[in-house]
Parts: sequence; C-alpha cells; structure tokens
Amino acid sequence: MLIAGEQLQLTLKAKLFRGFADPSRLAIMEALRNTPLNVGEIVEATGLSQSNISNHLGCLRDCGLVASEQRGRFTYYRLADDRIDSLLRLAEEVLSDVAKGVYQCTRYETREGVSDGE
Amino acid sequence: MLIAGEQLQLTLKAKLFRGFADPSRLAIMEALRNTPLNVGEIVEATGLSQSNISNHLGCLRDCGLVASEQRGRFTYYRLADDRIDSLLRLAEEVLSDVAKGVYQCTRYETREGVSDGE
DNA sequence: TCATCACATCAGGATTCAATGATATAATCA
DNA sequence: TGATTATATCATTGAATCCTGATGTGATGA
Repeated sequence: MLIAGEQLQLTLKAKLFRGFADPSRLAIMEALRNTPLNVGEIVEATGLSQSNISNHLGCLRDCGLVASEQRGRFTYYRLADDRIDSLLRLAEEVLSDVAKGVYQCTRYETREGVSDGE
Repeated sequence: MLIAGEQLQLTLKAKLFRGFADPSRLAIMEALRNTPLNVGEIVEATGLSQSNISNHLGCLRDCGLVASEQRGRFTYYRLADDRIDSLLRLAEEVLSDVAKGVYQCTRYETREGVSDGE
C-alpha cells in the first residue's frame, strides 16, 4: 500500500512524463533543442497546425518543460531546463536498446500526430 | 517538416515515455526498483487489482521496460535495465524544480489510479 | 483608428486508454 | 484426477486527450 505523499509524488511524476508522451509535443521539444523558436517557426519545423501547437505549448509551459519570452509580436519558446534535454537523450539511449520491443508493443497505439511529408 | 524516419523515432519515443506516464505503472516500477517481485507481491505493494496490474505488466514487458522470469507458479518481474532507474531518478530531479508547475498544470488531468489508503 | 499579424483559447467530435469483473490458462498439490 | 493457486486475457464502460476550425486578444504598422 502507498501512503498519500507517495501517491502524490507518483501522480506528479506521471504528469511530467505525460508531457513527453506525445509525438507532437516531442516534435516541438525536438525543434527547441537547438535554439529558441517562435510559434510560426515551430509550425514550419513540425508541420503541425498553429492551434494544435499553441495548445501543446500551453501544456508544456504550464508544466514547466518549456519557457516563453515575449519579443514584440512574437513569443519565443525554449526548453526550460538542461535536464529536459538530458531526459530526451537518456530516452534515446534506452530506446536504442529496447526499440524493438517498443515498436512491437501494440497495446497502446500512439497517435501518429505529425505529418511525415516534406 | 519532418521526414519519415524522424517521425518514426518520435512515435517510438512517445510510446516509451507513455510507459512512464501513468501513476499505476509508475507505482509498479517503483516497487520493482528495489527487488524483483511476483505479481501477488506487486498487488500488496501497490494496492492495485490483480487484473489491472497484469495488464500494465503486459504493456511494460512488451515495451521492454520490465523483464519477467517464471519460477514455479510465480512470475517474477524486474526492471529491464539500469537506465530505467536512471530515467526515474532524473525525472525526480526535474520534478523537484518544476513540481509547482506540474502540480498546477490542470490541462491534462492524470487519473488518480492508485488507492492512497494505508 | 483600422487592418493585419502572431498567438491563445474554446467547443466539438473522434479516438484512445485505464479500470473492472468475468473468464481462461497453467502450474502445483492433495 | 480434481482442487487450488498464480497469472493472463477479454469485453465493457467511463473518462481523458488530441485535433480541428472558429473566434478572441493584443501588439504593430498604415
């Protein structure tokens, strides 16, 4: 059995991971790994719709994964913390080993989310 | 725009993170961080129902996050890789800084999942 | 001021997912 | 063999969440 504090900790941790658990949000964070971008630039980089991106950015910002800064009419977004990048990097490492399993895991289908055209 | 390979990579990474993005699965992994456990022991440790745990374990195993070993009538589960633990640890670090934001982020409500009684 | 640009917000609909309860399987024991 | 134990699987149901299209807001420029 879990006591209340541990339960809260798990809930928070799950929320944090959920920020990473969507291809569209990952695409946005991937784009921001190199340099801050405004929303229009993120649209270009990812191919997602403006409102979709704006929604995801709201979530990511609320959860402290990205930070924003107003410059004139533009809002620039960047990853909020170096450890966000570390988490992404570590995930890539793990994935390189377990990729086959994850690929075959059809239990929970991830939405495709991002257009793959060019 | 993203090319197909990058898109697949994002989808896989999202799937991997989704394994961590649920309080019940986190509770299971937390229990397994110390030592391998059989399903009954996980039931005891987490307070989740047997079928619920079995479903989550199936997902976690398919995705390569936990490994299982049969011993008589019992199936013992353990974390599949040390880096799973590293990911959890890094998440805790990030969380200790951004916890306030995550807590306030009501955009995507995490299901409560695990009973908090004792 | 009025138009425009950049972005945020909202309602809706479709999809996905977690939990439950019932049932199936597989191993052990009497 | 038949009963029991440990675990897995399945259908269902309710809730969460992602996307879209429309609209709102706030800053800039004519």
